[in-house]
Amino acid sequence: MNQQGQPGSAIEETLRVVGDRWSILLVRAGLRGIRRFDDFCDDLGIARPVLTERLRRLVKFGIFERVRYQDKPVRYEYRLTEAGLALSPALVALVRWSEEYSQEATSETTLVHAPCGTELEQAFWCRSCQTTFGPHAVKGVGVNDES
Amino acid sequence: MNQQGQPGSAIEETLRVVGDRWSILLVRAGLRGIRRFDDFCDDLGIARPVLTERLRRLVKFGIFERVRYQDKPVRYEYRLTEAGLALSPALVALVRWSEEYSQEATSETTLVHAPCGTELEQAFWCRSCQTTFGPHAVKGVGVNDES
DNA sequence: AGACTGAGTTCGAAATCCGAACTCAGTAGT
DNA sequence: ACTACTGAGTTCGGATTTCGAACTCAGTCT
Repeated sequence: MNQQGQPGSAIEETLRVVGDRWSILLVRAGLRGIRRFDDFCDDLGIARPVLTERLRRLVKFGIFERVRYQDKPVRYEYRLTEAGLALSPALVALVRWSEEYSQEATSETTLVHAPCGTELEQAFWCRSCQTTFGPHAVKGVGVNDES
Repeated sequence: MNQQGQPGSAIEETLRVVGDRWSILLVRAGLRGIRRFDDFCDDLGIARPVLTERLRRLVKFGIFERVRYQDKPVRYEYRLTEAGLALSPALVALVRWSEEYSQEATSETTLVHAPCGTELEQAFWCRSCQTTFGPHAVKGVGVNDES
């Protein structure tokens, strides 16, 4: 799809997997502890055939795993893998953004630092400099490609 | 769409805007400095009608702005607004994830701390505690809703 | 036997997506 | 003055996705 293919081929592939509304919502639901087919269905209001297809894809790419949790009537549930959990920074960033910029923002903070309850901020962290910094000091996404 | 509507209505609305492959890619392209219609088209390989519709939507929700940059033949370009730029933490998180977990990861680090060139890490930051912490100390996405 | 549960599948209708070709205003070259 | 070109779109028909509703299938409960 991308002619010059150099930058962003990894992220393009990633977006082909998690780059849609439902997949993101599914990961979020997974983080909220939802695991079973019908629960995803009810919670998200996603159509069943779509849910089937999405879960299959997410399993295939190692974000969820399909676990048999009962034998008598064979039943499976979907759990986030470690890779799936690792998507939470992205999710958190999105939720934070929604809180700040979304039109119908509720203006109530939903994400906090658990120990103290303070609204959290997100920052980049450089191990060698031992500092936090904002998006403008990031090189690579192209935030400062020009000027 | 969401029956119980309580949690996640803000993020649901957000995802209705930026929750698809193309919108995310468009924001990323915007961060890379791309501004003009045809350039988005060529860089992303997106179909023109889809690009038109997406840009319109992103403008409507304040992520891009449509700026007339020339008068003689009237020409417009699309620039990220402040809100659009504020999506970069989410983008960065996704890129980082791609680097670590995507199948066809190139294993080369593409995101670094500009001043020193060190691979960046992403952290949450609590202003009152003056500490950084990982996703597990976040309350609200539901990462630790159970147990 | 009859109703229920959980994890799906099947169906046809509706919405989206796509590539290719077209428009429209103005500019540049000959 | 004619032609070619540029940039930002629009129009087209066909292919793909999405949807809701209803169905399946194994097993359990009463």
